[in-house]
Amino acid sequence: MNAAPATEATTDVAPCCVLGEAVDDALAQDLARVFKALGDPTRVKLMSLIAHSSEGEMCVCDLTAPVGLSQPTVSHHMKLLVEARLVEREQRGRWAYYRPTVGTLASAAKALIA
Amino acid sequence: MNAAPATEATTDVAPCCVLGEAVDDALAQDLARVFKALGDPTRVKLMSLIAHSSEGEMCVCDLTAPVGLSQPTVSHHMKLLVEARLVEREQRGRWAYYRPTVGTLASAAKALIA
DNA sequence: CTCACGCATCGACAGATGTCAATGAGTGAG
DNA sequence: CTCACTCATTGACATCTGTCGATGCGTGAG
Repeated sequence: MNAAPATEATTDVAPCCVLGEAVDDALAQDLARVFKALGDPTRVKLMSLIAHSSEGEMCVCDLTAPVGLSQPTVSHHMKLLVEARLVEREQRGRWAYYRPTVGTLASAAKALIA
Repeated sequence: MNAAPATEATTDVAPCCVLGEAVDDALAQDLARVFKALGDPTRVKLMSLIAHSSEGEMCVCDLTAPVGLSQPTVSHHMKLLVEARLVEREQRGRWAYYRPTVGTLASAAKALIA
């Protein structure tokens, strides 16, 4: 991306929302990271699969088949979703479980349109 | 994109929303197009500038300065936003006015999380 | 301890994306 | 008609992105 390490979103997407104010450069960068994470059909499907799963969480091993991609590729996509704060990762034993982070997408949308 | 002309989003982002159903390939593609359009800081700023403008609409000539890019580049970004149905274009005289399309972003977000 | 399992990281590659200068296409004023 | 103005399109280029196979790393079973 840029000079910054770009590990995770820095400011919390919608710091306050001064309605009527256009977003500044830093906020635009953070919002773009959230939307860009959903700017790929594969990640949209991954997000949807997790959000609509019965348990509310899924591991990588259950995600590769539905999207038809290799395990490294799925891991890569999940990393991007985590960095955008759209999902949270939790390691339990040998498995890594991902669950959606509620509010991130809604906050990002509000910051733009509200 | 793919074989399709890919001029505009085909299905209307949220055809019905069978809650509890993961999105299919076609819907994922459409949703991704909407989010990808906002996956660039420049387009986030453009969208924000228009949405927060006093008139509720802006022409290209008023957008180049705030984002600090050339006119062709801004036109290119606006085209992507139009194709994602995030803004509407209206030509009045020599000027092309853009206004946000209400609901598109909210519908896309709902289709994923709802 | 040793080994199989689940996942992340690395290196590589084709294809997509953002940007610009140059040019084309409508539109309204004179 | 002619010309200046506003915007879109084209062609070119560097960079970013999605994907894979190979490999590394931590965990739990035996």
